[in-house]
Amino acid sequence: MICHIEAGNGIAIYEQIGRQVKFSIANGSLVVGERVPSVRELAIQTAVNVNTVARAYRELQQQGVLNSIRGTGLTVSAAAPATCALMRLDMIRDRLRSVLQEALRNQISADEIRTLVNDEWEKLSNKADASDNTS
Amino acid sequence: MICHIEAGNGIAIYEQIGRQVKFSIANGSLVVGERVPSVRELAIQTAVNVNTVARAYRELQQQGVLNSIRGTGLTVSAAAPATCALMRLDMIRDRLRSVLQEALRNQISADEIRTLVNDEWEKLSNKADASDNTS
Amino acid sequence: MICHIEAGNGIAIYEQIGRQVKFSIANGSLVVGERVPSVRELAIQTAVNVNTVARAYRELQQQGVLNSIRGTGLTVSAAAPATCALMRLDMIRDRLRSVLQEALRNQISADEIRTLVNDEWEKLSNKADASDNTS
Amino acid sequence: MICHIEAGNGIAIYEQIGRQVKFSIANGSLVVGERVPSVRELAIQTAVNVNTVARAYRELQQQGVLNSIRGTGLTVSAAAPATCALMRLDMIRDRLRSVLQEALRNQISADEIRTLVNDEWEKLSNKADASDNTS
DNA sequence: GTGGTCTAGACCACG
DNA sequence: GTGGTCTAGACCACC
Repeated sequence: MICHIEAGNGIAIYEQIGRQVKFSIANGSLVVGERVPSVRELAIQTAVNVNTVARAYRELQQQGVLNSIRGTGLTVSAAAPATCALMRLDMIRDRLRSVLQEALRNQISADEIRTLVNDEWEKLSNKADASDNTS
Repeated sequence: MICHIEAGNGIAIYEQIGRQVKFSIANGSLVVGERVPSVRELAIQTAVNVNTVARAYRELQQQGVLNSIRGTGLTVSAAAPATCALMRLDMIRDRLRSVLQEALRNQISADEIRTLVNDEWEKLSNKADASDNTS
Repeated sequence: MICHIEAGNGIAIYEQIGRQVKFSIANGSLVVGERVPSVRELAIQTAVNVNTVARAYRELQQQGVLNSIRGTGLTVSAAAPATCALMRLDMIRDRLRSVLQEALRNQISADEIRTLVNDEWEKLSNKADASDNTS
Repeated sequence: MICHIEAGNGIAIYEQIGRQVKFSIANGSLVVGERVPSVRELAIQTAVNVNTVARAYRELQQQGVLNSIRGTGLTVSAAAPATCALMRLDMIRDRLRSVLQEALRNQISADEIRTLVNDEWEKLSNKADASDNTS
């Protein structure tokens, strides 16, 4: 599982981690029973403090997404894929709604929004492709 | 000028106020030389603390958007419309990009995004119309 | 009496006015029994609010520098020249000390200070001469 | 870093703090990457409210003098020494000019100013030495 | 522990 | 009435 952290986007870091775990489960990149990266491993990979990763995992456990197995670490629970699949679009929808709301309130037109979305989506897709090729 | 505050969207209140002032200037709802609402007035209207509004205004001043006349109030600077017009779409674009980035990274398809945007935009537009008619 | 106001130098406007009245008395530009400019007159000349000038005059009266004569206005008291002469250098000295204190605390050398004083004094003198010739 | 607050000198406390941080960087008492005292620490040391210190630090950040690392503290930015070195004399010069301007306008002679400067500088130096020896 | 944000309430200078 | 500053105390996210 690869985890990207974006500072200063208004979402707490521990929540960003939790969201990406859920997305990975919904995508099938993490399957039932599979171990998630250890706290330390993920902390190093994301350059985030260990406590912050630990907090993310703790909340995922409380939500029933991860199971703790002594001596083995944390694994994806049996119920997780179903619940994460349901959340997949909702997580994006909520953030999107907040942005659209601001746009609508401030006289941004539907056309302007659609143009923005298409332009940005294309830019990001190209960037992602480029970095795929590089790696 | 009407100012909407949305709690828990990850944007600090003082910044939400700042953004809306800039949008209003870009839209022409606030024109050069016009006074913005007094800190106390806006604090009451938005149910926010006076100091928070004052901080928003102070930063707008530092950015050259507002001019302060002691004992008289704050007015829109001559340079503000131009700078705010440039910022108008950028402010939305930045937030949008962050959401799209998360979507793209997590295997949301272009179609799914477009559907989300269209659905949410329509819902919000209808809600806005409804509340217009009600009032 | 000519009165200069410098905004944002940390001295309240009403006090700047008071100081300049005292300097003028110390210099002999205002003599015992002479009328000072009316509140309105000075307010216009300095582009300051009438209340602010009124406050300056009120404090000068309380300090015994000005006398109020019904129907005539405010005049320089008999005691004023003596007290103002004593204050003349002290008023400058106090401000100067504060600046020098900051300089000394922050490792500015005596030479640097002397150079600054000489340079600035010369610049200001030249500017004053220039504007004298122009007028 | 030692920080002195002088009440009633017309400079806002948060700005006095900001100036002294810049002086310390210019002097080399604070070096690139070094942490400045925490807001709470400096608040106690200067007997000033935490928010006031926080405001000083926030403005230094906006000016690019300090970098913020969440949960870790504030550090001197790489660009700071150069900019602060340039500001060093200017900060004093601006205050000095204001005093000299008042002096010149009110017929204080060049000799009187020089005497004042020398006398006050000497007094302050002696006082500083005395308190050095005492401590 | 760190900084960042927000609230509540006060005083000041100015109009 | 206006904005500007300061205090006191709280909660949050992060290390």
